[in-house]
Amino acid sequence: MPPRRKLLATALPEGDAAVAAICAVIRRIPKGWVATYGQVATMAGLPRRARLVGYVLRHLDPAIQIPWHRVVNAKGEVSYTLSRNGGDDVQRRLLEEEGILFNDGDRFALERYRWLD
DNA sequence: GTTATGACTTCAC
DNA sequence: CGTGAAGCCATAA
Repeated sequence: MPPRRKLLATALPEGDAAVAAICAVIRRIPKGWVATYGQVATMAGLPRRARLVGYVLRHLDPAIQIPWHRVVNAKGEVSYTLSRNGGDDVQRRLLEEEGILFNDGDRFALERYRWLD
């Protein structure tokens, strides 16, 4: 058995199978569509591990090209948290640029934009 | 070792 | 609709 490596390799996501699987799924989300954290986790072979997806996204190197903004929560909204320090507003703007319309409650019609494989 | 904290989800009220 | 609890699990302290 190889020694247990640290799960999150921010510089090289492919350094870890789980992180690589998550990134691979996210990269497949088409422009103008979204997927939930739980959906990404399941498609990456990690059912019930939505939190891990959020964790990976939070630690990802900003230089990595990946449509991270297409990952949203199950309520059909961008996950706003203080720790992102405005990064959530960037996510909303990117989604709007792809044609996703937000309503007054900072939400959008998830059923309409959800990516189904 | 323990406890707390999340870019989360689901189900029960 | 909202709230709370349980499940989830890597990290931080």
